[in-house]
Amino acid sequence: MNNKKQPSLPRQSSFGWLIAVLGNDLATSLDSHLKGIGLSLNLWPTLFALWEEDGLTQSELTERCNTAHYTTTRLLDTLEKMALVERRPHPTSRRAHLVFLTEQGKALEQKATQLAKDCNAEFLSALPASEQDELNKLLLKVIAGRNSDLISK
Amino acid sequence: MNNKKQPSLPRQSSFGWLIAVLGNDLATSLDSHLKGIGLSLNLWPTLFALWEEDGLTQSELTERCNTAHYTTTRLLDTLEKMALVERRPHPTSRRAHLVFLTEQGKALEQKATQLAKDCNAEFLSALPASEQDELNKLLLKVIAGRNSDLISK
DNA sequence: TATTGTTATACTCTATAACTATA
DNA sequence: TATAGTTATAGAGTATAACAATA
Repeated sequence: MNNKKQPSLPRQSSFGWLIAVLGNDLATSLDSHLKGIGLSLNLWPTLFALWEEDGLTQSELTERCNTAHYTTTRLLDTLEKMALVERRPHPTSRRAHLVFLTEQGKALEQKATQLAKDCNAEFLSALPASEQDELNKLLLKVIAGRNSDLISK
Repeated sequence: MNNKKQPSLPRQSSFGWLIAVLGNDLATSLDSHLKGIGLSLNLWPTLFALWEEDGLTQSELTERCNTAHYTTTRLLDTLEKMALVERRPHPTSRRAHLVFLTEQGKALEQKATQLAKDCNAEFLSALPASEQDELNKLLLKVIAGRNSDLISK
């Protein structure tokens, strides 16, 4: 009665499908790990970017996190309430702020990134070290190629 | 004034970060391609599964698509309104339905999967064919390892 | 007139749980 | 009592656009 056939594009051989399944699985996993230290996945990109460099304006942060400007506003409100971040006046512009991590926000980096590393390691554990490196390298190459595409347009 | 430093986990070397960036980018791209044929990304997993095999119950479909049962109900309502899918009575159970593609739904497969293939190819174009294969193989291995992890727990 | 950031509002998505009808 | 499926409803997340302050 039902119709099982050779599909013209099997899901398991579709790059996009594999990335989507994996991304979803990784996000769920990291989110539940982050709950353990009072964080959640939606705060993650912002914190991650600030651990790399703080003292940014909201616009710079928005760009690095690939979020919308109004999202950044609200994420920072949340992070300020949690005392992980503070907005300080911009030295030369009175309409811009600079966003800094508080001591508490800085102190969280070790614990939080360790969670992310564990999470990554867990997912990659099916691969030997050499293949893990290879996979990261290939992914970076795809992303880099994608960005240069955008520039050339 | 601002603080740029060596982070304990640079984003570009984090597997999860790479997958998330790529997944987001792929999803946006495929979604905009799908709009061109009247579809959208949220309908995609269901259709994709049905092109592989139709005549499934909603429960089976829910499982294969990794969605919630109430989501499946509404997606199928939408797909029925679009005349791509139909619910037929189950031969032995009066509470279950079997979900079938209509002729129109079947006819869409070629065009739709071609879009997905193009989209995948565009993203993978930075890699030579041998590396594309390698990448798919590694991703499959990670996903397979992940699933066997779940089983062993 | 453009930019930085905030807010109001509407819309979509998702989650919880109650419900019907079966089995 | 459990299962298949639907629906109501609440909450979160996202998008549009209007707004104030500043450049």
